Amino acid sequence: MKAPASAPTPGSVAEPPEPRWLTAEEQRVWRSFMEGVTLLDDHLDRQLQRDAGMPHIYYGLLVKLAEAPRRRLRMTELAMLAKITRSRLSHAIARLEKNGWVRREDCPDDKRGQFAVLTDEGYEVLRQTAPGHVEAVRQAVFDRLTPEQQKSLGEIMRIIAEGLQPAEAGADLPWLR
Amino acid sequence: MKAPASAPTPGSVAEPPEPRWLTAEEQRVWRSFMEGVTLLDDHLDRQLQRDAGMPHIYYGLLVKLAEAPRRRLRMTELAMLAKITRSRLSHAIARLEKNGWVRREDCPDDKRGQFAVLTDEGYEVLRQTAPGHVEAVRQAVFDRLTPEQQKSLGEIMRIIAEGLQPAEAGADLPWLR
DNA sequence: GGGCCCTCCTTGAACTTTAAACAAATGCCC
DNA sequence: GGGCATTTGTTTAAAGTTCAAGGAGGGCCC
Repeated sequence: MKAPASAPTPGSVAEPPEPRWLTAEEQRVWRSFMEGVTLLDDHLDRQLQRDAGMPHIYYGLLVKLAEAPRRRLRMTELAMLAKITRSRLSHAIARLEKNGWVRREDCPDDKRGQFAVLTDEGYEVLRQTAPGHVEAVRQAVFDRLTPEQQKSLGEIMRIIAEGLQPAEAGADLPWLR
Repeated sequence: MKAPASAPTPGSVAEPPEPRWLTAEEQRVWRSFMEGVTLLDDHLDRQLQRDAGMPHIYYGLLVKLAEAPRRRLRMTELAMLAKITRSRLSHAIARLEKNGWVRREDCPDDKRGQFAVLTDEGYEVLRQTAPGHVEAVRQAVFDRLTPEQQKSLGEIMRIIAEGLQPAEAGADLPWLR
């Protein structure tokens, strides 16, 4: 993988700077990261698909709703909390609604708005499947890491997440931070 | 389908053990992890979709092929390296083949086998887009972490990945480890 | 009030992923 | 060699995601 000579020679168009390639060690880190994430995500997706009949991200949506006051959230707020696009959320909620786990409600204050509301049935699914899911997460992650590593992982991922947070996201919604 | 009660308590059916819930701190770690991963994955997917016309995982496949001897790998080996199912790989290679970036070749030793081969055109795409991608990875991850954090991240993710590696995977293919 | 831009959310089409089923070739045991 | 399980890779359909477009309401300026 050879890059063009960087030579900012006189009389020539500006060359792109030499790429900052990853060192061998950085590549190893990056590779481990991608592999770990891929395997973990697949693993949890399969676990939840099997035990709860939905993918991991859908489960996360139910969790957010369960934690919210009156078990409901505006679509946009839920999308921001879950770090997904509104479009994706729309489709997801449509599916969860078909399952009877979530219901939509109009927002009285804003006729454009919609609430996603966790149904009793949805809550029940969560109650029954949460133990299995926590256990899966523990076995895959927490049981394998020292307390220092857990702390470190939290800090690292928080830094990465912050750097990618759409700049304005939550600027006026500080409680989402 | 109830398992025979092992009745730890007299006269009653066995109770499931109390779930090992995550502590508040563990929850914070886990949440940061999921958010970071979601944001990062979306970010890189968008970057590569924009600049290279393919999702992140497809790009990763081309990279693996570029690194392999004669720029080719058996489908199963590539699937294992990339940590994806053979089915998914089949679809992905079909798409990359349509782009002219990969070509299939029969395996002379095993008539069931197929090689995925990186074409010159595919190599060229990689050459042109690699700098932008490395830069994206650097900005999102490495530029934000101290050397200690980078090292730590590598160790942690390696541990997680190892724990999820399908038990037999690579047992007879030690070079995949 | 009228005009204009922005936000909220949905939609449909194209694409990707998953899960299950399958054909063909191989390896193994006898 | 004959059977039989396994491996290899693909295929189909259903499910999920992305992208671009769009309807409808709100906010604001004049």
